[in-house]
Amino acid sequence: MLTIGEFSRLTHLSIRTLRRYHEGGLLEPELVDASSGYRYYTADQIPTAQVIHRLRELDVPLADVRRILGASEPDQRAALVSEHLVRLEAELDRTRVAVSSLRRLLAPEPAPLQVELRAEPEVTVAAVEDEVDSEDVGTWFAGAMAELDAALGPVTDAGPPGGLYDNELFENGHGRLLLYRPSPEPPQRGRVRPVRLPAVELAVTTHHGDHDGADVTYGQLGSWVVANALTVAGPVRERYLVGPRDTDDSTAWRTEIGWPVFRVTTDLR
Amino acid sequence: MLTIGEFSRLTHLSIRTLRRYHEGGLLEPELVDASSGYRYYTADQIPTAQVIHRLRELDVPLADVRRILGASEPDQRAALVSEHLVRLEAELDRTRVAVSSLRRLLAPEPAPLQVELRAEPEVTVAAVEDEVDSEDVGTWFAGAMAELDAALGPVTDAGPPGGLYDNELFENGHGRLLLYRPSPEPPQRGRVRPVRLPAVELAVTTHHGDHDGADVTYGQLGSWVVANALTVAGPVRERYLVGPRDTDDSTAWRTEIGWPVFRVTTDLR
DNA sequence: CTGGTGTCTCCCCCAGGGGGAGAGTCCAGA
DNA sequence: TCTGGACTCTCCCCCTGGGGGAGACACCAG
Repeated sequence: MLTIGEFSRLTHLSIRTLRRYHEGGLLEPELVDASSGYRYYTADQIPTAQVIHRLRELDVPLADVRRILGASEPDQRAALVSEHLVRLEAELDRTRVAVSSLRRLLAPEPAPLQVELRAEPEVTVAAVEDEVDSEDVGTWFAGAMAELDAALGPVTDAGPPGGLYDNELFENGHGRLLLYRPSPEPPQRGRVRPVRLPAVELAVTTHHGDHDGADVTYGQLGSWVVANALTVAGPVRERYLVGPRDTDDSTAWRTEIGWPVFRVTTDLR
Repeated sequence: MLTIGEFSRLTHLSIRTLRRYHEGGLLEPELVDASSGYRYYTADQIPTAQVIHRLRELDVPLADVRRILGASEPDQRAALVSEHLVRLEAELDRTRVAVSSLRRLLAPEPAPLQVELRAEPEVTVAAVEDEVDSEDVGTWFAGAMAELDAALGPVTDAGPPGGLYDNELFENGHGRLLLYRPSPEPPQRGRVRPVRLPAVELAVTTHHGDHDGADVTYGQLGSWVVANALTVAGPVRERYLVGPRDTDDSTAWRTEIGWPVFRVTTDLR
């Protein structure tokens, strides 16, 4: 007869674990002294303990270990073990996905388009803001831009105009839209008013050409961000570097598209 | 201001989980009503909640999520994320090993030697048993066999003789050794006595030739068993199918070697 | 004002252990 | 036979990241 300590040293299972296996009906001591409660094992139980140890090393749940030990037919045992194998392989796939996802987060894949991560500071601008249906965007845009120009004057070197597009605009076809022009001291005139744009981290790419083709660039940027960065809710930002106000040649137009992200890596190639 | 229920629907995080994140200091509500205890969130907190959600999907521990959110520099964040990546890859390796180990358990690799899994029933035999030093095995064996033959007569069709070798014999050079011959009614004479051999599951292979070369076969069988089955403590068994008693041609000798295992698969090719 | 729905805190549950307290037991040496 | 040290017992709390449910308030529209 072996005490629990001796049995523990022989099987490399901790005393605590042996007690738990006893409670769980996995490995009953050969004898339990009724008065002292001391557990006594026999050398015959070492093999069973070893089998349990091996199965636990393979992460087989205790309940399954119990059933495997209880199964009399090798076929039943094989079935239980292969059940566990299936679970383990599913787990393996899940972890593999997480690993590659993390890896892309740290070293994003080269995009088919040039993407840059940029920290946009808080800034106060002259802006027009409205709740708009997506089919009305074109006309609303022209009107808002005209009002901005009227309020600020046509020429400025404070920077190009820009816009903020609520996600609902794309999802529900209806949402908030904000058009702005940078201005050191934004006036309040008509619908134009000073607005503080919050600081934000953006994944930025530049769309070339007419704005009608922008949805393709949007799709590319969007799928890149979902795969390679931590997306964050918030309005998409556009900045009109070169537009119809600058030249009639639509192939020369340049629109920056900025997608809000949570920044993990410092920079992108 | 959003109630916890609204915020839960917006972020796809359960109310319970949001409360836990609050307790854990991961995501503090913008306002907690002092009298009612109600938590109130703002839309600004949705991005943070989304980042937490993504990181948790990637199994980043809550403590790390907290540190990632707290880190101001992208570099620090990247360091924390890559720490997690390392852990996950280690986990991946571990699981991979477990999977292939289980797979071998279910479909053992073809062995360089022929291995068969066999259930040996309990049997009572005529046996001589002793504690022996390994260098004395040869002489002890000859004497014991002579005594068995004297007790049972030289001819029998009850089956070939066999032996049980305690593991300590190989490990410490000293251990119990048992030599037997099957017998329907085992006599008691001199050192010969009836012994009940317990039932056991064995991985069995056959060694060809002189017993001096058996250690190689032992090694092969042993490593096969460790890799492809669940080893179990217990004496190794030999059975002398063809031996010096049958023929002088040592190349014709056949010794079965049986290694105790816990049986998972039904059979081996 | 009232009822339904939302939210609060508190406790228990899962797996598979680990840490530690306080009390009782075993056994060898004096 | 006693004593002291090593061993073992049970019981409770802790970790991971949630989920279930009870009972008591809070909120808001009719």
